[in-house]
This record gives sequence, C-alpha cells and structure tokens, in this order.
Amino acid sequence: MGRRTGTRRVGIADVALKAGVSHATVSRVMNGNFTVDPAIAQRVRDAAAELNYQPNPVGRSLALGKTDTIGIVVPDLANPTFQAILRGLSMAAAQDGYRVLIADSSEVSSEEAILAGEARRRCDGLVLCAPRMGDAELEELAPSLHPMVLINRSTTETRVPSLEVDYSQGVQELAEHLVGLGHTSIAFLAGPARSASNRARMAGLDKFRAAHPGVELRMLEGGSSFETGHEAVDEVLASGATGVLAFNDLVAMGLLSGLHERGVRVPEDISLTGFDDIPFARYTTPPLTTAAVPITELGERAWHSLRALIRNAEAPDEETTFQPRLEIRGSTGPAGT
Amino acid sequence: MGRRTGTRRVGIADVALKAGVSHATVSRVMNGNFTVDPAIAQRVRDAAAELNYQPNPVGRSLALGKTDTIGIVVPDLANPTFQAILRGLSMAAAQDGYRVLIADSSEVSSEEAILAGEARRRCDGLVLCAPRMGDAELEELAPSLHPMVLINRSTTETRVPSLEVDYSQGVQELAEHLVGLGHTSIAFLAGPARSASNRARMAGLDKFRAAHPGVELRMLEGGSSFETGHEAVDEVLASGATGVLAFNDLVAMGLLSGLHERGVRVPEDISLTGFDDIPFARYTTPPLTTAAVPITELGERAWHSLRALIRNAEAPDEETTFQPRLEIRGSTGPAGT
DNA sequence: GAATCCTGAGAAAGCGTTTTCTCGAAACGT
DNA sequence: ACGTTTCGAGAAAACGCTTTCTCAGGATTC
Repeated sequence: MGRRTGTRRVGIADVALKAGVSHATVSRVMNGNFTVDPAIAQRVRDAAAELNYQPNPVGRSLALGKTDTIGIVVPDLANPTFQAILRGLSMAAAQDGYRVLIADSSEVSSEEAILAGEARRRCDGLVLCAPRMGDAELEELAPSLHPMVLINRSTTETRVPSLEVDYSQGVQELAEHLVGLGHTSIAFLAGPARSASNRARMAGLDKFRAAHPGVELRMLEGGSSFETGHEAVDEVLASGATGVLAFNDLVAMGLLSGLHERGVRVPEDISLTGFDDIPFARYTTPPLTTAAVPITELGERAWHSLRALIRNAEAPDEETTFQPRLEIRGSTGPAGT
Repeated sequence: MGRRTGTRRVGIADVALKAGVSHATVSRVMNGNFTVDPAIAQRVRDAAAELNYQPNPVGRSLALGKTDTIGIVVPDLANPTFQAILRGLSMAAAQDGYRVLIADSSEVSSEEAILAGEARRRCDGLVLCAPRMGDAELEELAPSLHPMVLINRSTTETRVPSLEVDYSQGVQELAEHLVGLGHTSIAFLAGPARSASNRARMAGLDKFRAAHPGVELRMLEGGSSFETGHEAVDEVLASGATGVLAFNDLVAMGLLSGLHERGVRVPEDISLTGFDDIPFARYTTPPLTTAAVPITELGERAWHSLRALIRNAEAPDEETTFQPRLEIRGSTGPAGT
C-alpha cells in the first residue's frame, strides 16, 4: 500500500469528482479520445486545469506497459566520447518524447550485466555503449535485454542492431598519413586493454605493418585519459619514434602537453595524431590531426535504431559501420632529417 | 489494460505458482521480510532463480510511491561544466541505488518549466541546474517541484537548498591577479546574457572597477562556447587589452587558439584567463590560468542535499557557496612594456 | 485440558492509470 | 409504433507489485 506524504497529490479521482464524471471519462478526455460529449469534455478539462491535474506517469506506465524512457550504459561518463554519444542520444530521443536514464559502470566490467539488466527493466529499451564484458557474456545477456542496440560491439548469435566505428581503417589511414610525411619510426600509444575499439586499432596496425615492412612500429601500453598521455612522455621519447599514434584525442592532448613541457616541438620534432575529433581537438596548439568520428550522430543513430525496435518489436537488424574521416591539422608534419 | 508482447514477462504470480505459495509470500521473501519460514523462503528463492524472476520496477514504484530515480535539468549537455555536474550527481546517486534521468533544455528557457515538471513527476526528486528562466517564474515553480535542489540559482520565497559558486569573487581574484602582473588594460569576454553566473561575474567586475579606478576594463559581448572565443579574436585585439578574462575555459580555449593563429603570443603579448578549470584547461599550450570550481563535487553535493530532502521530507535548507580557487598557470604573465 | 498468545501465510485492498465490458438512452429505419 | 443500431459514459478489470488485515494452527500458560 503506497505511503502517502502529508498532502496527497491530485489524482484522476479528484478530477472525476469535481467534474461529476467517472475516472474513465477523465482518462478518455486526457488522452484525446473523441467518444466524449464536447460539453462534458470541456467540464473535465476545466476541472483538470483548476486542480492543476497532471497524470501520474508511474500509473500510466503500469497500465500502458511502457515508460517512455530508454537507458544507456557507458563505461565512463568522464570520457568525452561517451558524453557526446549520450548527448546525441538524449537529443534525438527527446524529439520523440523519450527521456534517457544513465548508468555508468565505471569501467568495472563485472557490474555491466547488473546495471544493464536493471536499466532495461526500468525502460523501454537500452543502448549498451562499448561494453567491456567478454563476448560470451554479451552474447548470453543480449536476448534478455531486447530491445537493445549496441555501440562499438556486436553479437553473432543474437540479432542486435549495432553501430560501429571502423577504428581499424581509421588508424591505418593515420599511419599511412605519417608514412606519407616520411616517418619511418612510429609508436602506437594503446588504450584500455578491455576496450574492443583498442583491439580493433591493434588489428588495423597489424595490417599496416604487413603492408609496410620497412616502417618500424612500436606498441606502447597506455589508457584512455589525459594522464595516460602525459605520463607516457618518457616512454615515447625513449622509443625514438618520430610519429606517434595516440589511442584517442585525450591521450594525444596529454602527450602534447607533456612534450611541450619537455621542449619537444610538435610537429617539427614529433608528429602526433589523436582519434575521435572531440571538439577540443581543433583548439589545441598545434591543432590535432585526428580521425574524425561523428560521435554525436552515433548517439542519434542509436536512438533511431532503438526506436525502430521498440515500434516494430521486430528487429530491422542493421549493422552500421561508420568510417572515420582523416582530419589533417597542425600536429603532424614532415619527418625531420 | 496493459498490452502484452508475445511472450509475457515472468511476474510474481508465476513464481508464486511454481513455489506453491501466494503472491504475498513471494513479495515478502524478495524483500527480505523474515516472518517467512526458512524452508518456504528457500523454495521461493529457488523458484525465482529457476524462472529468472526480476521484480518489475514500475509495479514496485506504484506500490511504494517511489521510483529510485532523480531528474536533472540542464541548459546544455554539450557544456563540460554541466557534464561534470551530471557525472558527480550520477556517481553519488548511484552509490545510494538511485539512477538519474536527464533533460536538456537546449538553452530554451521557455521549455524549462515543462521539462522540470515532467521530470519531477517521473522521479523522486529534481536537480535544477543553472536554469535560464526568470526569477519570478522560478519562484512560482519551486513549490510544485519539491523535493528539488538548485545549482547556481536560488530562491527567496520558497526554501530550496541551493549550491552556488561565487563567480563574483572568482572573477575579481582573476582580475586582481592580472593587475598584480602589471596589466592596466583588461577586457572581459562575457557569457550568455540569460546566465545568472554571467551576471554574477559582471557584479564582481563592478566591484573590481570601483577598487581600481586606474585600470581600464572593457566588456565584450560573448557566449559560452569555443566558437565564441575563436570569433572574438578581432574584437579582443581591437580593444587593446593586454589582459583578457574569458567567461569560461571553453571560451578561453577558443580565444587562445585564435590568438595563436594570428601569431599573438600568450602570455607575452596577451595574458588570458578562463573559469571553471575543466580537465582540459591544464593541457592547453600554455596551460590556462583559471578559477577552479570543484564541479564534480558540486554534483555530488547536490545529491547529498537532495537525498536529505527525500529522506526527511523536511528541508535541511542549506545554501552553500563554493569559493573558486585561483589556479595560476602559464597563460598569464607580466604585462609587456 | 482448556483458554490464550503467537507465528506464519493467504486473501484482499491499494497504488493511479487505461481499456474492455456493459448497458441505458437516443437515433434510426421500416 | 416497434425493433434495431449507435452512441456515450459508468463499472470494473487489468497492469505488477507491497502491505494490511485476517485467520488457522501450534505453542504456551494456568
């Protein structure tokens, strides 16, 4: 039995009483059902307005079996990439009258399943963003999460729409760009080990390596934050590389700042690339050469897929891959002598 | 009558049937009510596990009169400041088992009341972040939104806990810092007109002006984004100021980038300050002198206030003001000759 | 051994809606 | 004028849960 706070909220019953009609009629009027006598309808509307009646969404949800809410699970809300996805998702969903509920797993992959399940139950659908969990677990979880769309991951057993970025291709293009500038010693400052997008980059670099036997390519341990980049300065310098591919723009910015502190000139001494093209990338000094991913659009598209799923209940199971676009700016230049 | 999708979700009734007990008993077991025979409780748990039963949160919410969800309304989710507040809020609320629902008003102040009301009805509480609406409207709206906490705004009639940043003090300190470096011609690149925090900065600068009659202080129209800063380069140069106070770090970064493109050296030719100390601020070249606001903590504290409100139902009506801390970095230096 | 207390579990009410079902009255056709 | 359809609105069921109320049966007491 629901507890009541001091002054009870005005409910449909109050309106019905005031207008001298039944609950049902009030409901019909509120939902624009036209099988109601215009005079009575007006009386109901007046009563509702006077009492400032606002339907209780929870009761409505229970009766309707929908909440007009979707959930999103991200590994780390501090990451601008996920923020941008969230924003795109939220804006697009809002257009259709949906709100978004957020769940941050804080990179703890064991929490993801629980968070996702909980969020899914509260909502009409779910966006699972770059989950860190293993393939097997994801596969097993997927059916119970429907309707859901995946970002930067995909499943094979279950049909789940997924939106992916071709990190492999993007990082290859960046590497090619460096080679084109004459760099023959390149370092890759990697991302989080559990990240699928990092694995994709690795795969891309394997291909690159095969295509360019003459280029020396070193892999450096890393992460996904400023700090990672900033702390990697020594390692990068020790590697002797003249071209550095950072995991993402954040890492690149941290590294850029560290190099600057050391008096290492970019791009004269070292060329540096990021990934994602976050808004900040074009405002660093020098502006960052990067692979642009339409991140906000990714969130928007995620909503469109999810919406289709929610409406049709049948999957329009698409698998979209976004191609990053090379964005050449000032942080890369010809290899020094 | 709720519509049923093909395969109905497993409900409490299914578990009750399987365990051979009543709904009530299942509910008791699921909620850790110990007035249940251990043997029966185990049978219920087994049945629940076997059916993979998960209580429906909507039904639960209706019965309990709470949703374990709070809402936040922000003017612009693209702004790192609001992102950080959201993050702090979300993390803190998650600790207590609450989730957060987001609503972005896209700086459209007329939408705020509707969004806020809607969000509030869906949730157990609301955080209204830097609302753009007028004082009168805010005052009128406040009672219907309880429990709620305000960020960067406050009310006088209604008692609403509010968390504010002393922008006035912060901007004065930044200005003093410039004066201390010998700058006598200063420009303020203002923020959005509707922003209360911008008005606070203005007020602070009025005080500053009164205290330093000898210093020339110009006000320049602006905004809150990179672009604003970037586009303001000409105006700033035309003003002849050697010290520039940007509305926030974003604007400062845009301006910094623009100045750099023009070959203007920072801080040798122009000293530049931001505001907020977003994570990016320390990684620009040169690193940004700014007034540090513990933004994430702001979100965290917002949750603590809101939690108190939700629990006590009686307001611990605090009015907290955060003092920004001057963060002197490389973007400010002695005034040139 | 009977009256009383306690324990544990089922029945049912309630949370606030929507929607089906039902039925009286008005409108229509012959 | 009577039977049939249509229309509009109320009664009630349903959504899925929690919790009060109620009561049967075993334990306790004198």
